[in-house]
Amino acid sequence: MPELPEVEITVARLRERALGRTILAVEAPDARILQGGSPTELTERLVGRQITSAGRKGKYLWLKLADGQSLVGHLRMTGKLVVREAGEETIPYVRFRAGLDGGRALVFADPRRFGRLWLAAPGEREHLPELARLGPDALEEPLTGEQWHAAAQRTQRPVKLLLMEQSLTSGLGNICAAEILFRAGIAPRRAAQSLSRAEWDRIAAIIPEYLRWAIAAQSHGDLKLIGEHGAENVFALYRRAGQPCPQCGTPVQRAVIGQRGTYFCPRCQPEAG
DNA sequence: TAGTATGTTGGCGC
DNA sequence: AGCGCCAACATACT
Repeated sequence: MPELPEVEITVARLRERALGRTILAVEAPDARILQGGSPTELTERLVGRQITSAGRKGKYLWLKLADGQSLVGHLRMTGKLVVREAGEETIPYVRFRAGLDGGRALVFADPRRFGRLWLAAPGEREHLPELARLGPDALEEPLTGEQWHAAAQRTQRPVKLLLMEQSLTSGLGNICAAEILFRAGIAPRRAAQSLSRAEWDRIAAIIPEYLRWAIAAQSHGDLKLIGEHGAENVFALYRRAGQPCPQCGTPVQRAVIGQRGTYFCPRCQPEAG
């Protein structure tokens, strides 16, 4: 699931539950998940370290340790990084687990195993290639309409794919892009080049607004990824093909753009600008 | 039942 | 360089 809003919620929960805790033991049942060295070496680097802060850029997140190392993660499609307390319900598909003091455990669970963890040496986090190639965070350092407009002149791609380009701005995924374009009244398939400066100004203003809304809308209770059993769909259009558009009642349509399911309202988001 | 869809990203080939 | 496609993997749905 996890796009910027869900990663932000994950980081907030980690701040509440992991800060000040010390790693007592490491179990990495799936060696593919934790990258950057042998399991033995990585375990030695983690054990005994206190967790001092948590952060995020785009869809990447990290826990900083007292010695300056960072445990960096990406949840990809189905990953979760959570702290479980003694007695709490266990999670399935645990790929990495670090026992903490106070009976807690830092757990990385991921059915599809696309998610990754890296252990970065002090001062090296920003230089991980994965983080180094990210553009500014879509919530913390949003692009201006002028910057979007300029970037759009350099591509032939649909506007939706430009929004999802992590090297331009980081954090927007398939759902965010579609929901933002719905709020902006712009068809996802339109060529990015064809948007006016005024339309980009609208998109630039809507992006942080939408992200703040999505964070708030999913901040209650246990974070459930869309599609997961028991997850509620808070989104306006996502996975609502055939249902009435919340603004005009026209049936929501589904199309495939960039090999991804894309939902839009044909009336609120006309193809011709 | 087999085929298709599912949030992401990186690599490959044109 | 830019862009499209596909793999990585597990599960649910039609």
